[in-house]
Order: sequence, then C-alpha cells, then structure tokens
Amino acid sequence: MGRPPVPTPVRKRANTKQGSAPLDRGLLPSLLGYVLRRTQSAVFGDFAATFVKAGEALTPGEFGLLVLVERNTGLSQMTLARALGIDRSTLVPILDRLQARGLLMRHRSPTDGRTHALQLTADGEKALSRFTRLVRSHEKRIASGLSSTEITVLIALLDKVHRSARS
Amino acid sequence: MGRPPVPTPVRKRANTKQGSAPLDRGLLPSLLGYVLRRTQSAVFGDFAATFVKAGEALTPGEFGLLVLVERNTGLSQMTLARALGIDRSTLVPILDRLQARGLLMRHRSPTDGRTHALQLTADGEKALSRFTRLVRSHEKRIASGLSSTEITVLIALLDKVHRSARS
DNA sequence: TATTGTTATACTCTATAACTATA
DNA sequence: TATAGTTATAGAGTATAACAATA
Repeated sequence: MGRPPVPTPVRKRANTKQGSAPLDRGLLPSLLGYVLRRTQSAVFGDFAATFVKAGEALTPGEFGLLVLVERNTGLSQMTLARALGIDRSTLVPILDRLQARGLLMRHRSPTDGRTHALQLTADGEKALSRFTRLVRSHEKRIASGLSSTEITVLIALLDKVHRSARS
Repeated sequence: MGRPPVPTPVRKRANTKQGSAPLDRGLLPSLLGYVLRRTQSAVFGDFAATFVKAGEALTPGEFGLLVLVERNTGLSQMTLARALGIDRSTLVPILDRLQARGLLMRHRSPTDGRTHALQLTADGEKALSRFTRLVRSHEKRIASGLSSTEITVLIALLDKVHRSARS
C-alpha cells in the first residue's frame, strides 16, 4: 500500500578496475542535444539520490503529475495525459501505482460517466509537501554553480529551444 | 539485416476533441529540473522526426554510441559502457541490434581474450556520415531561436549544472 | 580471484489495438 | 459515432544476479 517501492536502488556493482584516459567524444560536446541529454541524466540522478537519502521514493515524472493533480483537482485522465504529453494507456499503470500508495484517488464524474475525476488524498497532500521540500533542496544543489541571473537566463534559453523543437 | 526498424513510428492516435484552457502547472515552470526535462523531451521528438522524415531510424543514444566507436576504434564493451554511463549488461542488446543492422562489428581482442574490440563496418561509416548530416540539420532547427552567443552560453550553463548534479 | 561478456529475469516507460461503458 | 478508461501486447531502456571464459 503506502510502501515506497524504491525506483532505482542506486546500489553499485563491485567497483571495476577501470582507469585509462577518457575517450574521444568527437563533436558530441559541441552538440546542444547531447549536452542537454547528459545534463538531464545527471540531474535525474541527483533527484533520485535526494529522495533515496530521505527515505522517499519518487521520480521527477511522478512529482510533476502530483503537482498537476493538486493544482487542478478533479481533472480527467485524458486531460492529465495530454498535459503530460503521454498516451492515456500509458497513464493507467502510473496512476495505479500512485493510488496503491494511497497518494491519489479516482472517482467517477457525476456529470460525465466516462471520465474519472482525479484528486490527491489527504496523505497525498501531506506527502507532496514533503516531496516539494526535497525538490527545492535538489534544485538548490543542481543550480549551486549558477548565480540567480544565470538560472533565469538558463531557463529562458531552454524555453526558447523547447519552442523551436518539433519542426 | 541492414533494415531500419523504425524506433517509434510517430503515428498518432485519431485526434481527440480536446480544447479547454491550459492546466495550472504551479511551481513547475520555475524549476530547472522540470524545464530541462520538458526541453529534452521536445528535442528528442525533433531528433526522431528528423530521422523518420529522412527514412532513417536512429535514437540520440545510438548516435552517441556510434560516434564513440568511430572515434575510439577497438574499444571494449566495458569501456564503452562506462563512457555511456550504463551497465555492461544493458549494452549487450543495443550492440546486438546495431550489429544486426550491419553498422558495427565485435571481434575478439588478440591481446585479451575476455574483451571484444568494437569497430564500425564500412556500411557503418557511411551511415554515420549520413546520420551526422541529419544531426546537424536537427541541431540547426532546435537552436534556430538562439544567436550563436546564446548557444555557447547555454552549453556552458548546462555544463555547470551537469558538474553540480550528483551530490 | 578479478574482469569481460552473456544470459535470465524484472521493472518502468512508451506505444498501438481492441474492448467496454458512456455520451 | 465519438470519447474515456482499461486491458493485452510489444519494444526499448534500465538494472541485478549468476555463469563461462579468460586473465
């Protein structure tokens, strides 16, 4: 039920020998897409580590979903799937898991029998404020090398890229 | 063999009705991690669309792998896995697929019987130059809203975040 | 003993297609 | 007919554990 199923244990395989010089990455480090992907991956790792260290289990995607449900109580699964940019069938097992953890509920809409109105449970609300505190400390760490101006610039530039992508 | 198995057909489900106002995303748009993830996702979509439109099939990860093999001919699977930041067991089916497409080869190292020396085939080399042209046009599009100075700044800021992540 | 590659297995994310209930 | 949610299914990415070959 409300038992955190640890998304990725972050345990390591016995440390291998390794060493040697770093590989030649060619043009990769000059490609925006590559740098973006690599950074995203490191940030994901930091997010996971932050939650594991706090004894919580949550992915960035789950956090975003919970925020969306909290801020738009009663929304339908289709609406949520569209907002997340995923197929409605993809959303089903994700909601199943969150519901099994007691964080959110589905209940029939009285106005449209086809839809499920989604909302956080009381436990879900409480959990989300704990999660939000953890996300803030995670954010602080990943942005620790940047001034507040740089953070603003970075977010603005990323948004421009976001809008240009998808020809 | 050398037949591109289209990674994600990018076909769409019959357009649903939708409409309505955009959802409230709360604090999400001010979180670097969220903006990063959303941008990464859009860039991934643009990459996929670029390749599908050209009748090619490749993911950003596969492109990075091929570049690494080309620039470091003869490297072992362990070395490659480390460079990609994935487990050696994860790499096996990825190489199987690329090998089945005739893009790369594994052959026994004469100096260490445990390792496989990796290298691109002649077809792999040719394919990689086609892929590189496509990647450049994709890069041009996603960065089309940015000046060259902004691109440089963006990459530098992302690298700073990359280094700060993983507490 | 340690390392490399492989296999078996398991989870999650992602999708399409088809089904049911509702509109 | 069209839409919402679910289920069945499939493929890719990720991992751990255990095994065989080699060092």
